Amino acid sequence: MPEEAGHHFHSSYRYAKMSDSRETIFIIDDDLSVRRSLLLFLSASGFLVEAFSSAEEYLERKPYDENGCILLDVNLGGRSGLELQEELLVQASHLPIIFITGHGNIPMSVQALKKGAVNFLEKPFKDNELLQSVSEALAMSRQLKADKEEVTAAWKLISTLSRRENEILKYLLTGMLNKQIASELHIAEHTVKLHRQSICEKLGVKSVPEILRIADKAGFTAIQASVTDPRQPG
Amino acid sequence: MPEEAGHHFHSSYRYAKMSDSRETIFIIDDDLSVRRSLLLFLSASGFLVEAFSSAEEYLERKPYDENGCILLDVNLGGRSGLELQEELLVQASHLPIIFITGHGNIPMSVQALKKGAVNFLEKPFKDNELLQSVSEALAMSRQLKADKEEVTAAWKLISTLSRRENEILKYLLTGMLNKQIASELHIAEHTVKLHRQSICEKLGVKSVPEILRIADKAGFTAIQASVTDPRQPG
DNA sequence: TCCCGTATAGAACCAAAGTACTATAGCTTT
DNA sequence: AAAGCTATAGTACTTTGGTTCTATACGGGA
Repeated sequence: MPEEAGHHFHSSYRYAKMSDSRETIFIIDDDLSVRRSLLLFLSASGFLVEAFSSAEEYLERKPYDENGCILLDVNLGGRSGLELQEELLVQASHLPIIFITGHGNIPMSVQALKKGAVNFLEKPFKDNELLQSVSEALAMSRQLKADKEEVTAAWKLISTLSRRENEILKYLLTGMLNKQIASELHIAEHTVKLHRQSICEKLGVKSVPEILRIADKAGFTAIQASVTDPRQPG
Repeated sequence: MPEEAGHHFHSSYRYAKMSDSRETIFIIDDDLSVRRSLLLFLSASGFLVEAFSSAEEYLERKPYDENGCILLDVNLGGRSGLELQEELLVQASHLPIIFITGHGNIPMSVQALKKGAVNFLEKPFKDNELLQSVSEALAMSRQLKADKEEVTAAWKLISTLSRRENEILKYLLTGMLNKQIASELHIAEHTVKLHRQSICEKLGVKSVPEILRIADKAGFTAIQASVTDPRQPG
């Protein structure tokens, strides 16, 4: 299936090994000989590799959800490597970037590192330097992905809550009593208990500390009150 | 009091303004003319400034606990700037570092940035570049210090707990019932309640979520059980 | 030696949380 | 129109948590 493998002649390649925990190294460099040698070297080192000749070509690739990292040339036709980095940041990509450059300078490396690059290698670099950075990047990728999945899972749970349950949750996290929450929201204490119960059910837990843990993972912050309450029914 | 101000002729200087929220910029550079011009410029810009001619001289200074940042030359006699950075890292200094160099290279800047430097400026740099970085560094310092103080405060509270209370706390954080904790530790439920009570008193809170928040801030992790319990009294 | 902090425990009581069953009302989806 | 989710509320009961009082026992410090 060369269709999955890549877009252009010689620009993309998928190594045959298909383990379940596959990790791919993406090479983005406009120099064919660089692409080819990196591809050969990293493939020979046992990695899955795909190569692209431009930022745009990489961005057109179908989303990659496994672990991996990116070897990115700073100087590319079209979008530069640094521009691609920013693009990927806003896309919340979990693929760490190792920059590679022939004609880099300090401001470039500073910008790259400040935005989270794993390394900024000058050509020519030693094989070991590359492998070291790749290994670091892959480790980071695993961590990032695991973290992201935790957050996502927590958010999925939280997002099943109804508006009112969400409301109650905020108060629960502060440690307020049912009675207090009830008077705050002008509803019966009993109603709070019911919401509380359905919160526990939806989140699949039984205790307040467990709720807190999920809310924390999801980045759910106990906001202050101030709700427009169209209560006072007729 | 020149004794507080500095160590050597012309190497240190304390600007006169003494606001309560003072923030000092520490200059560490072995070139007297650089020290002098930075000092004059930053003082004129309204900052408190101290200058040192070597890493060692800075390390001998009495500990500085306020906010601030460090302008650090990479090439110093004795310990290099990068070495000082590592030293300060292990000392958990909360002063962000802005590197300054005349003869830097990319690997240096990469190392500096990876270890958390705010910037890596090449001489000559524009005044604005410096001020921009200083402002960023000071903001970071405030954040770091505030975070550190939160953690410290939380830890002080946690450390007032007795061994047994600490034990109980671990279980509380998991959301276990008093009854369950009691049977786990082979003590009466009532005893758990008492410990729980004294935990709340010592931490100055009234609810489990509040306890959780303090424990979280302090980095207190709910560890698994497996306690050597020399129970079964006679 | 006496006092204090720590850890333990029982008895008793009130407050709060959890649960069950019933019930109404608004809104959406089928 | 019927079914389903959401939000609301009442009544009633059980379990858990919080508090007070009393009490024993061990170890350290004044």
